Amino acid sequence: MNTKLNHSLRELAQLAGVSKSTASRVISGNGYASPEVRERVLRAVDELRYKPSAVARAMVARRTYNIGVIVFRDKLPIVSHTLYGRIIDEILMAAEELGYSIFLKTDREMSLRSTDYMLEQRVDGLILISRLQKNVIDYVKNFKIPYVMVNGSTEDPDVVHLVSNDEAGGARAAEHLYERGHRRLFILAGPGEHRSHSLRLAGFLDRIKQLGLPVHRSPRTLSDPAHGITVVESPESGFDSGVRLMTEHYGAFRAQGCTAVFSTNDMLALGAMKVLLEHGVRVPEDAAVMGYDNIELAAMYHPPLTTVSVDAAGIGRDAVKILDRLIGGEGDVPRLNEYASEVIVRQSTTRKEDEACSGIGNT
Amino acid sequence: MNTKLNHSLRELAQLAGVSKSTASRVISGNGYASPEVRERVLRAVDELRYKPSAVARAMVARRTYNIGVIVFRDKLPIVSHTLYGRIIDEILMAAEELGYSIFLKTDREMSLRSTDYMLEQRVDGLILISRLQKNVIDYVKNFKIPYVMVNGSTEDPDVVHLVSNDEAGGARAAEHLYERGHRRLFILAGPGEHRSHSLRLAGFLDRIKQLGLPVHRSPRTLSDPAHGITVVESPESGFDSGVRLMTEHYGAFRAQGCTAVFSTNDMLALGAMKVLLEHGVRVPEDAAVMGYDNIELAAMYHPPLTTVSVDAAGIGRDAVKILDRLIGGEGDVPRLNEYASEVIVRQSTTRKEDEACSGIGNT
DNA sequence: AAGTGATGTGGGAACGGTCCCACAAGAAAC
DNA sequence: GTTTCTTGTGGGACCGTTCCCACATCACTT
Repeated sequence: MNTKLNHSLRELAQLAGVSKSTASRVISGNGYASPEVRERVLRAVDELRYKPSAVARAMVARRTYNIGVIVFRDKLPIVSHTLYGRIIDEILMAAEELGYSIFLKTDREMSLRSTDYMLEQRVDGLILISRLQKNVIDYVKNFKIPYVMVNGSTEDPDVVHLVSNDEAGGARAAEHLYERGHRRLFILAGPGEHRSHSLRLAGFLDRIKQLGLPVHRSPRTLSDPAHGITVVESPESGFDSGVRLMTEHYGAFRAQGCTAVFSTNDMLALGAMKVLLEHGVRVPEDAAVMGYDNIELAAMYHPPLTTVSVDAAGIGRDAVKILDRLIGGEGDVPRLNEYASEVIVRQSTTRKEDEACSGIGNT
Repeated sequence: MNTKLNHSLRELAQLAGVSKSTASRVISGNGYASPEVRERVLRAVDELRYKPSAVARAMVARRTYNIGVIVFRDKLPIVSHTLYGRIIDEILMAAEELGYSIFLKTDREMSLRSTDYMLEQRVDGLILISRLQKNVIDYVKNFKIPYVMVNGSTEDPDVVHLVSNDEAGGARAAEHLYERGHRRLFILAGPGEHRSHSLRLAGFLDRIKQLGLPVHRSPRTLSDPAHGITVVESPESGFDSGVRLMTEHYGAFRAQGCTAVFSTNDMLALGAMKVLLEHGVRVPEDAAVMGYDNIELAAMYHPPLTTVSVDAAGIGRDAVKILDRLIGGEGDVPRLNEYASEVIVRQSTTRKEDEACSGIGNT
């Protein structure tokens, strides 16, 4: 009658009639053990349903094979966020491959609570995602635990960063719209304090300028009917904000004869597109719309949204790989890891004359 | 010079000039300690940046305050899945409140690997999500570790289940479409081996029958022009499947004069709706579309999709709460926990004459 | 026959906490 | 002045592993 919950190595050894040293050797697989002894021990393992305690093992090995992932984000969704969720999915798979388990925490208050928790020697390393503020980084730095930062917004050159090349992506987006003949643009920019949003906008505007469309750049709203470039900055980055802002500026959009909307993320773009559709503006015939992130939703929308993809898979995978190297003691990992952005052309910027595509609203 | 990485309680006690028993009392906060001693110890904590080792603590306490979450799902996205992601978000927050940390694993091969991992006394309890097969449950049962199952598909009455009341939700959906006057229905059902899909379909068809529309139920495709009820079952449940199936059966849909589509999840419904829109069918004027899950996307689509909401928040929160009670030794937790489904009426089933709504395509 | 080496096994310290128990010191009671 | 009680502190076993080292055994050499 094995009513006892968990059996220790000592009990296992006793049942097998060997010392716990020997049992340990069989279980962990390093060290000598004669075939018959091995056999006896393994039989005892079966009988007791013995499972070695990872805790005790971690204690002596001073290694947990756990990685802590903390997502700093103030609003839901956090894990189910279309971009962070994808990164986490990849982190989980990469961790599995390298033998790590993932401790996941979200921190909505930017407090140090969850960080503290992780620092209690529960994990071998840390992956910090999103809105990282200096105080968190400084705090983590105090403890000699390896960590990498994903999509953070600090410029600290010591920190190992993994980011998408948002500036280049913004430039590509500008090229795409320019090539399609758009000259009067409406730009819906997400919160400027976020690294991605500001770089995407910067990259876009710089390229536009290079292409010969003079742009007056301004941190706030800039209306420049002469060149047809309107930048509206939003303090939020969700679908609802896109709806709100586009509704608010719909008049200006029409008045200035804009033919395209570019947004620094897909949610804003979709919100804007929805407003256009509801006003009877045909996309892409009357106006093109382009986003950024390549969220799942973008491909499913009607019409499908042209966007710039972010290599979430690469970022997630490498975050684990690089962290593993840091944990292993390698110090020469690259500090700045940028991931390419690629324009994904879909129907929302593709006029019929440009390409064959399934029809829309032939009523 | 504190170059040493982590300091132990012994070192801390030494610096403070007390025994480690005393230091432990100050740190953990139970037991006597005079103010001056407490002061000395706390000063030493600051100086050494002392952090107690959670591993050592777990060792002696035989309690980790960790909960393992395993999502059994064969395809990506897993964490970023619109429904499971939301549940995980809630689990994370509820766990935080109760002082637990979350170990997250995904298991795409339905293997016992990740389960094994968790069973190595790393966690106090287990939350098993999705496609659970009997072998996993049987395996976990062998070890006396508390666990709950979310949205699983086993019928084992011993297992603590948390599920949405899919049958009732399906019935509500049927009522909604019936009330709006739809009599010829096209039903796009997800894989029947999944608990949710089969129950939603069953609930829907039963209610339809009660409402006086005779239904010939069949596990495969059933075409019954007399009553206008067409059930198509899909082996997959994604957006693409919705597109594929609707494209395939578009002819039948028109021929039978169907006025509404009901799908057992939102992804299928959106796929179907996209096909209809591309064929120039106006939604909701020419045909209503209704899904299930209330994914984020549903509200954002154009037109917004009427759907049935699943109480992901309630399920996620209670999964942790119930597990906590099990961990605490309570045995009398309810075995079957059902969460209400609620119809969320949006534009995709709302004709203009029913309600005022923003215009569509007034070209 | 004694020495040498290979081979397999066991003893026990260590990891870093918790917590039971012993005990010292001073206060209160008689 | 001795006993009893209270209050604060220290000693040390213990949790379940790993791993170093000691040692027993036996075959093989010289």
